[in-house]
Formats: sequence, structure tokens, C-alpha cells
Amino acid sequence: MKSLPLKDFYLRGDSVFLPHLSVDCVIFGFHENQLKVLLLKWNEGPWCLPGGFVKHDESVDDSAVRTLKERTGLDDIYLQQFHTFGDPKREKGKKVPDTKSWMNKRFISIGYYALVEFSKVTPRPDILSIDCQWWDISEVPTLIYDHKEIMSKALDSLRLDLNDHPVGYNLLPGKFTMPELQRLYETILDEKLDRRNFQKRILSIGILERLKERKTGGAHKAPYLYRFDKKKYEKALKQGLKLTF
Amino acid sequence: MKSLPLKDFYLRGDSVFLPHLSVDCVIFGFHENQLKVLLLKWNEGPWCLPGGFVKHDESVDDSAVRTLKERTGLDDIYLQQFHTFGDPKREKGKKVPDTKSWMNKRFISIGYYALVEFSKVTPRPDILSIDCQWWDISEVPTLIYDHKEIMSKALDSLRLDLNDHPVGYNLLPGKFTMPELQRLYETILDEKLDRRNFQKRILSIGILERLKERKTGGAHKAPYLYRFDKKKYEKALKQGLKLTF
DNA sequence: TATTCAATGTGTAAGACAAACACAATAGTA
DNA sequence: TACTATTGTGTTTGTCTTACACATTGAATA
Repeated sequence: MKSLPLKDFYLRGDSVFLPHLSVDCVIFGFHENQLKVLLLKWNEGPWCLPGGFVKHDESVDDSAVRTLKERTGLDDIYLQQFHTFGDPKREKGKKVPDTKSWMNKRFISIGYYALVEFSKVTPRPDILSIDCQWWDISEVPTLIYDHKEIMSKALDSLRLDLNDHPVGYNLLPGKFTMPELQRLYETILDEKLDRRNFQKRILSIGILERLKERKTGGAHKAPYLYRFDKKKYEKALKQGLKLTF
Repeated sequence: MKSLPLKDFYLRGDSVFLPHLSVDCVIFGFHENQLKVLLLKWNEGPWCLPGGFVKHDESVDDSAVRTLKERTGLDDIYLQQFHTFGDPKREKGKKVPDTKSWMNKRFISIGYYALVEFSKVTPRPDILSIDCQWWDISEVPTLIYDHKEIMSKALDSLRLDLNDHPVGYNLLPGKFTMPELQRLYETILDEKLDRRNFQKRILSIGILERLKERKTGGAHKAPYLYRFDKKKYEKALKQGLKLTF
């Protein structure tokens, strides 16, 4: 998209991208015990999900990967398609500078959600936007079009995936404490969990390794640090986890 | 589509339908203790999933409903979007009579699966096909493009839905026996279940009503007939089931 | 008509798992 | 040095799941 100045993008974007089709990404991160999403702010406009378009000879999955790379600087991200949004009225109030632009047409959007390690991300606005920022999941502002709905459907899907995918592996830094992992589950599920039972269940999967280190700095007793045992993690994924949170 | 003769469809279908976008439906039925899918046979060609296109001002969901109605004659069907297939090579070997036709372009396809009551369906071929038939899920022939993959992903999704949706309601006739219901679960899950434990679990949901009638005709002891108690069924759906098969 | 067969209807005991809960240890703070 | 809030760990209780046995019955068969 860099090679395509803004005006050309509006006028001739359809020579590069498929018409009527977009990709929207709900990028989740976790920081300071809060679940976050990465949002873009359009010039003079509202906040929205980072999205992109599908090149004529590109797979839809790849276009999501590309979008992600452009916004976060990250490759090799956990990415999951979760739903396609196809209501003709979904982009109510749409306004594109050039009235004849391909952008003015109706778009069907394919929703992906991504799990990223917060600290590795460098948020970058794109050609259409002036800001790119993390938002606490509970403080997300009004979003454009149906993007709020897309976001909450992403969260629902994430919630379901929790039972057969150890999302901590993708959202947390290499070393983390048990309370941090628990907080992650609690925010995704939006429900309090019992500390002791949580620990038992998570450890029983057998993919966590406790380090000798403890996390110091906070007041009170220092918790142990854990990390995922990558081999066991992948083995568990193949066999299919079966948890019920 | 009736109002659009075949030649016009190839030449000017894109005045009615969005380009590059299709809908494919995996229609499940259950008959004689077997899970079935409804397939179409193209003229001189292979079998494929019934599909359709999205009208310029139509929602994608509605276009799936329309496709279903055209193929099965049924309205008011349980329909679930499950995945969108966007590989540029997914239609390998595609051949359309008119080389300049919009149909020759790449298509991204949105997959839906439907659950229908076998006996209510009247399979109808469409303008592009010469046959429309039920196939036993274990005997599905070679399918066009990536349709086999679409089908098996639909089956995976159905399998997951089993845990929070009583699919029997949509797939079975009004009255059915416990062994029939069990067979349905067994084919979807592709695994044997214990007769007595199955009955206990299913009944514990509290949405089935046992009738005084029994099903006679088969050899051996006659099983009771059951039916779904619609009110309790809907109440349970709202509250969200939580089974684990 | 009596007998046999194969499937259905029902109940129970053992074991696995989840929920509820209590107390000791400890890093910083006052 | 005592205090406080949080972490580390284990036990009890009750529920749900699994495994399994035996009586019942409709039709087919002799």
C-alpha cells in the first residue's frame, strides 16, 4: 500500500484489490492485567478496527497477515478467522472523498482476530489514519460502522477457543506469573475464578514449567514465574485440549 | 435466477450479483440412521455443493437462505455460517463456457451449513445442474474444487455445535426414538456412545417429552417415541446448554 | 403356541473431576 | 518489628461421568 499514494488508492485501488471485499482484524494484547485491542483513528473520523483489502491474487488469510504486519510490525502471529460480515447496511454513514471511488461500494468484511504479545508491538497508523493505539477492552470508544459488533463477536470466539487453546502462550510474555495468567482468563471470560482451582486446572494440562525465579517488585509475597514448555504445548495442541472454563 | 436465462447469467450475472463472491451450503439431513448431504451434479461435470451468489443489495445470510430455498424448497431452516474460503487457487481447473464471463474470475466462498428434516425436502437441480441428490456422508463422491474440504469443515463445526445446540430438533422428524437420536450423535461425532449414559444425559437437559406411543415394526422390543418440548427447548437455548460429548 | 433372539428400559456402584474452603509463608510497608 | 495483602499448598465435599448387569418385550422361528 506504501507504493500507492492516497489519491491513486481511491481511484485505482480496484486494480490491485478485489472489489467489495475487506478484512478486519481484532488484535488482542494483554498489558498491566488488562485485555487490550489495537484501534486506528481515521483522519477527522471515528476509531475503527485495522483492516485491509484482498489483492487479486492473494489468499484472504495472507491479506490478514499483511494487514497485521503493517499495523503491528509483527510476523508469525496467531491469527484466526471467526466470521464474515455481509449485511448490505453494515457501513451505514460511509463517506469516501471521491464519490466515484471503488471504496464507495458496499463491502463484505471477513473478520480475523489476532493474539499478540503486547510488548513486541509497535503500533503504526496507515495511510488513511492518524493514530494507532491500544485500548482497554472495557473502555473502547464508539467505533465506526459495525466494528463494535465485529469486536464483540471476536471476543465471543476467543472465549470459546479458550477451551481448546492455551491463549496465554500467544498473549503473555515469555515469563509470567500464575496470577497474571489467571487475570487473563478472567478478563476474557468476564468472570472471577478461584485462585487455587485455577492453578490446579492449568497445571494439570502439563504444559507449564515453573522457574526458580520469582517476580519481585510488587508488594506482598513474590509469585513464581512460569513459562510454556513449547514441546509439550505443541503436543497438547495436536492431541486437542479439553478444558471447560 | 429463474428470470435470468443461462446465457445472460454467464454474460451479465455481474449486473445482479457481486463479483468474486459466492456462497456454498452444506445441507445435512438424517435418514435411515445415516447422516446425509445434499449434492448437485453439474452438466457433464462432477458433483458439488449447492451454492449461489450474493445480489448487490442482499445480505450474505439472505443469499444463503435463498440458495437453500431454491434447492430444497424449504424456508425457515437452521442455517449457520461457519467459514470463508479465500485461497486464490481453490477453484483449480475451473472452466466456464464463456471465457470472458464474470464467472471465470476468482471467487471467495462463504460457507454455511444447514440442518433440515430429510422428509420435508424436495431436491431440485438448478439451471446449471442436471441432478440434485442426497448422499450418505460416508459415501460422498469426488467433489469439485475444494468442496470436500468445505464439507469436512462444516462437519467439524457441526460437531462443535453439538455441545450447545440440540441438533436433533432440526434434523429429526417430529417424533423419533432414543436409538435414532443416539445414532445421529454417533454419526456426527464418529464414535460409539454408551446407550444408557447417552439417554441419561439427553434427558437431563429436560427438553424431551416421552410419548405413550412406541415405534413398532422393527424386530425386537419397541422403543418409545419422543418429541422436543418446544418451549423448554427454546428456554434451554437461551440459557445456553453446556454439554460435553 | 412356545421358544428364541436381539434390542430396549432401568438402576447402581466406582471413580474422576470440580467446587468450596483453611492455613502457613513471605515481600514490601508502616 | 509488626502488619498487611498476596501467594503457595492441601483437604474435604459433593457432583458428574463412566462402567456395567439384569429384567422386559416385540417379532421371528420352530
